[in-house]
Amino acid sequence: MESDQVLSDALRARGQRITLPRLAVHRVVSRAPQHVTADDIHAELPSLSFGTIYSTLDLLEELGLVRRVSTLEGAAVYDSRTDAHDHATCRVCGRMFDLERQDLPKPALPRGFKAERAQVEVVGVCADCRSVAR
Amino acid sequence: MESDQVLSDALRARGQRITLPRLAVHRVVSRAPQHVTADDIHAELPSLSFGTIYSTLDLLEELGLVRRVSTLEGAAVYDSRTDAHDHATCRVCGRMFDLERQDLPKPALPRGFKAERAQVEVVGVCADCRSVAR
DNA sequence: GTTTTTGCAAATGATTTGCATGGAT
DNA sequence: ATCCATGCAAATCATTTGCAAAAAC
Repeated sequence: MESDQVLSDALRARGQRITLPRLAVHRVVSRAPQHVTADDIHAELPSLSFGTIYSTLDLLEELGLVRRVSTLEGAAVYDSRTDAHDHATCRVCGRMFDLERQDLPKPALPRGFKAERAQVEVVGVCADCRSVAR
Repeated sequence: MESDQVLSDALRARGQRITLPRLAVHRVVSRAPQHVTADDIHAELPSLSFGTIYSTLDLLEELGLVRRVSTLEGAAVYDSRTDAHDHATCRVCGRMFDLERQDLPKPALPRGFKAERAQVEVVGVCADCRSVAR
C-alpha cells in the first residue's frame, strides 16, 4: 500500500513508532470516498479505541497527512486531501463536497494579521436532498 | 435601547413573549465589541441558566438578529452582524475579526447543489500575538 | 387564569485524560 | 530491556432535554 509507505517514512523521520492502528486509520481516511468522522473510523475499525483513533488523527494532522475541516455542527470531519480546496456542505444530509479552489480575492485583513490558510465554506442543499419531496 | 425595540417588535410579530432574559441576551450580543460565546454571556449575566442562554440564542438566530458562525474548535460563537461578511481567526488567542466581503468568485459547485450562503474563513496569527516574543 | 419561559439538574455527544498493560524498537 | 502506544474507563466540555415553578399575557 502506498499510503503505508508515506506514513511509515514520516513516522520514522520523527522517531515515532510504526503501528498497526496508525496504518489502519491512515488507510481508512485515505481510501474514504467522502470525508470521515472519528465515528466512521470506529465503525470500520471497531477494535480500536476512540482514544487511539483521536490521538492518531491528531498525529496524522501534524504530519500533514490529513486535515481537520471545520464543521458547522456536531462532530469533526477529516479530509485526506491536504491541498488548498474548499467545501460545500449539505445542511440536510450533512454530506460535504470538495470544491476546486478558485482564485480567492485577497480579503482586507486587520493590520498585522498574518494569514496562514483560508477556505471558503458553502452551505446549501445537495441535489439528492433537493429531489426528495419537501 | 434601540436593540430592545427591534427584538420586541420581532417577538410581538410572532406572538412570543417579551422577557427580561431575552432582552438582556440580545443587549449583550449587540453591544459586544467582539464575537461572544454562551459562556461570555453567562459571565455577564450569571443569573441566567445555560438552558435559557442557548434557547435564546437559537431564537435570536431564527429572528435573524444574530448569526452563529462556524468555529474551527470548541464553543460556538455568535455575531451580531448578520449581513454577509467573512472572518479571520487568530489561532493563538482565538479572537475572531470581521472582514468586509469581497466579491466571491462563484465556486464550481456539485451539479444540483443549491448554495444558500457562503463564507471565507481565514486562519492565521493576529498582530498582537505576532508581537509577543516567540 | 392560561400558556409560555425559566431554572435546575440530569442526560447526551464528542473528545480528552490517566493509568496499567502490551507492543515496537 | 526500554520506552512509546494502546485499551479501558472515568473525566471534561459544550449543548440539550425534562419537568415543576415563575412570569408574561
